[in-house]
Amino acid sequence: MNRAPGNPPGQEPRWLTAEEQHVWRSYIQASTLLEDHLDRQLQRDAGMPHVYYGLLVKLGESPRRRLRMTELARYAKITRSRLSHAVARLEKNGWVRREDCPSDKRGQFAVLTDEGYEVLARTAPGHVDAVRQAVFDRLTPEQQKSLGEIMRIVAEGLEPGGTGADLPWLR
Amino acid sequence: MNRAPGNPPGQEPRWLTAEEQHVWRSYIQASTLLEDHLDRQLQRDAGMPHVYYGLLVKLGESPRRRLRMTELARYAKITRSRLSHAVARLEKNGWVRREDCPSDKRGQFAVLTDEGYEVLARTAPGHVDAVRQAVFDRLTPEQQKSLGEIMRIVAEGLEPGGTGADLPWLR
DNA sequence: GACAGCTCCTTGAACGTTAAACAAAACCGG
DNA sequence: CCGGTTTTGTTTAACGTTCAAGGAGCTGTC
Repeated sequence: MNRAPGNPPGQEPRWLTAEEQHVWRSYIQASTLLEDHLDRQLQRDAGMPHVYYGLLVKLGESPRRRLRMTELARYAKITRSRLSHAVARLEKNGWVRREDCPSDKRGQFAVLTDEGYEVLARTAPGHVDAVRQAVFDRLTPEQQKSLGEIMRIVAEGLEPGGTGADLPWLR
Repeated sequence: MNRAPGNPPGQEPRWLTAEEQHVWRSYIQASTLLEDHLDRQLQRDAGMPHVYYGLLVKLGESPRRRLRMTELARYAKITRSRLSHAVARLEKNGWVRREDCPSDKRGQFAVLTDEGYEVLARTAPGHVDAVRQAVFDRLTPEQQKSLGEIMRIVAEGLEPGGTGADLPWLR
């Protein structure tokens, strides 16, 4: 509730144009609907929200099906705190197990269990289908490519570690 | 945890190609980072999450600064339950007020208060700035246009009321 | 080798979201 | 106008997320 940053008092903000507003609205609506849709789909078929599913996928792709907590959090773009809670829940389900890191006594590995792997194997096809139906089946190859480029740019701009500005001398 | 739908047992699912996977990953990462970023920005500057802010915006744009609960929920793409909770909170802040609907005794209007309007006026420039910096300043006009089209298509496909498939005879 | 500062991860409390169940009013068909 | 159905909005409890704080181990410096 402080002053909005980036707008020195007395300066007219650069509002979005009508076109930009439409784009932004479409983005918000689509991303909201899509995330909701996938959350419901996975909650129903796999018993977990989309983010949790993504964690299992990431673990499944990793060597020895394990990843340090911080690394997993970084991949999934979530906070370590959130990951801690999430892994606690997945552990209760028997889908993930924690293991101590031998080389760093602070460290923990999250390890995908066999049971976790099976949930993944059983539910992945349905999830891929959902993604296909909601996104890829509706877009031309050009649009798919374009979407990838656009989202990569946006992600890079927000990556922790990036400054958020193309102005290195400001940091 | 039931069988995944859309994949009759014994049929090989249509996995995503490598390109599709990259696109999807970029999308997930960007949308996660972006929503987090905006949530934090608004939590800090306006004392509410992004969704709540969107509700105030929508009310502010509406005639007499009011909207029926169901209509507001529909615009914001959230459930009525979620809206009930949200409005309860915004009401506590004094930013929204409820009013009975004269023509339908079940109905409620959510009304943006003067105080709510002021929060909006004070914080909108900062929010627009954040959106610009994260998205529009990084994309070419062609990419912006493309993003709009793509997201419109995805949103339409998920719109409650749409079947989610181009196969009307399946419903 | 000790101190300072940093990284890793967890915790608890406050907050937001979801799902299911519900009451009240409106609607609709006979 | 009666009875069933739908619509509207809320409620409760379980669950997920965030934020701030903190404990424990690592690391670099003098």
